[in-house]
Amino acid sequence: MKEEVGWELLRSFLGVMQHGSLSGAARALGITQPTVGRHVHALERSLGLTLFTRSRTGLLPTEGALELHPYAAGMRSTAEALRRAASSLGSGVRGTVRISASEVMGMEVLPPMLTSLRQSHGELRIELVMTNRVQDLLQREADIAVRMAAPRQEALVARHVGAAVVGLYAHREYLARHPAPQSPAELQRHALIGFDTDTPFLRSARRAFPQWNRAAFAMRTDSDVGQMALLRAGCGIGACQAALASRDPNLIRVLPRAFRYELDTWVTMHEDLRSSSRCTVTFHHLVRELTAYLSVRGARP
Amino acid sequence: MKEEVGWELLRSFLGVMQHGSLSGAARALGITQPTVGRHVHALERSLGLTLFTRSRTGLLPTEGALELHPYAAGMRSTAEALRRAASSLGSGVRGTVRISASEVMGMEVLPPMLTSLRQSHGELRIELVMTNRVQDLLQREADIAVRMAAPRQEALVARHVGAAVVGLYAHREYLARHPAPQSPAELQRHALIGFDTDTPFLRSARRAFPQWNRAAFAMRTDSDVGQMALLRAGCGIGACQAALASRDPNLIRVLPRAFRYELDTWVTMHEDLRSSSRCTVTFHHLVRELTAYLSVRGARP
DNA sequence: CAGAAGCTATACAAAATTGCATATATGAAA
DNA sequence: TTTCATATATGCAATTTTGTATAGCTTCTG
Repeated sequence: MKEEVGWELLRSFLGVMQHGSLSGAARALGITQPTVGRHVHALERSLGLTLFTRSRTGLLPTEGALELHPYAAGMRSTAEALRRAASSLGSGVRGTVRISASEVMGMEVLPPMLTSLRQSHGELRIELVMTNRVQDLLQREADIAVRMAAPRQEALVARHVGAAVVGLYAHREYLARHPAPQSPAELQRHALIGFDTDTPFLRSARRAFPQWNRAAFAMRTDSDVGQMALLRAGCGIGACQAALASRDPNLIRVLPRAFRYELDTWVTMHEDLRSSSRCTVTFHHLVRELTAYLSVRGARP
Repeated sequence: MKEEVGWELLRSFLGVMQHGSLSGAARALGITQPTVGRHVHALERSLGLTLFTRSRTGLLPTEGALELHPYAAGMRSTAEALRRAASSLGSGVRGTVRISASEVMGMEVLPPMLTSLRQSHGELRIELVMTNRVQDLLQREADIAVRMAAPRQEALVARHVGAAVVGLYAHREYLARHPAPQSPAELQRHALIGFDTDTPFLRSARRAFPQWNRAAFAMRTDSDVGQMALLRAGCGIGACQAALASRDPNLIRVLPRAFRYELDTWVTMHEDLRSSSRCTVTFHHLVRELTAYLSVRGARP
């Protein structure tokens, strides 16, 4: 335990944590392997603990390293946010805005909206982080997030943009081979497309539709875009946003009355970013477009 | 706008923001003034913007510098939190815990509790941050906070430890000179001790007791400890926690029926710190002791 | 108005960090 | 088992960063 930890050392630490070896981290960071090694060594001496056990095949993080990792990662995301903020200074809408959204949203819904946004603001740069993990806006992992859950953190600006209607769908060709079920019970005889790991969302959905459980799924993937692809390929019956499915005439709604779920959707932003024109412009654009998108009566009744 | 911002440069930036000059920052950081100057210059070049306008008497932060300051400050508090976390690794309860509490709490209530905590855990170090500003646990400005408001952030472990009863008190000598008021209306003729600036807490308190407004206060200070001191010196009538006042036989409750306010009190901690023994031990100790403290029927009826 | 006390900026030497080249160890595959 | 690929560690030179000393500027004060 010495006087101060060098902040630069933490970048090397993060690199090693991420890549599992000094050499790999060095390649990623654009410095040399001896330097990374010395950084890790200096950090260990400065913190007074061992961060990695030198094993035969690379470096294995100790419990302490795992414990400290989130702190260092937080510093990195803040540094990147600072960089984004700096690039946007000055008048006008410019710089980079980082948007976090679920995979389906990011791949199917947002692209045209972002295209039109970029047409009005040519100097705007967009980073789209597609993950179903809820990113931490307070830790500045993203500037703006599109979420299917109400934000519970204060210090966030949040706008409700409507509810995404989710229904069951199947491809026309699948239904030609397997006649559409007429009751929930008949779903058992069908190939259901669903999730692999259990999530809070799934648990809540299952309360409403007990049939929609893991054991019933014939095909499982955690990627909702993967589910869309299976659906479009005629693999079976799966859940899909109605507004999305209505774009593809080959997707037919199944059991429209029995299965219907609404996902309240929110656009959220860190309060501090209100003074940033790039973020407010993007925020309001997304609010406007998503409101329009979600107000479409997706499934033909 | 170059490739990457050097993290170390940000420390110098923070120093200059805090001290207003290269020389002052250099003294505080333990490096030399030319180095700080070069750091700031490098940072400006790397971000592609001017951070300070070189004025006659030191450096004046630009709008951009003010905008970027919270990011850099966030990195610093995270770095300090990392340091605390590192110092506590290994088995046993050791390392530093940073506790945020209001001034009265920190000065009057917590000290004996922390003393007993340190007696059981000699290797534990305590940092007590006394401020009425609500510190941001998510930004790791503190590990544990004692608050008079329910936490609204998720990702926090929170425990309700009771309600602090607040009543009006006056010193025995003051009451000897000025007979105690028998009705709220009579308060007008007394020297009231109250707050200077308006806070959310004050606004909510005023809804219950309209007499308790800024214009009525003969003595104003934002420091609640200062209010206690004025109270003890017999300056007038002021609000005080009942449990606290009951320790001083010279403090007499005034209008016990008409004035009574309860402040729900919470101990909160960042979720991630659950795996840290120093934090959980401190957390539970505070919960236990504060629960006992707040369950004392403070004012003799 | 002179001079002291702040401050920043720069030249040059000292110290530190870094990269390069290389030695060495280990696991996987021929 | 040998060989290859990949890993970490270290000596040494090159580069970069830092500190020292100093010059120049502004403000405040007697």
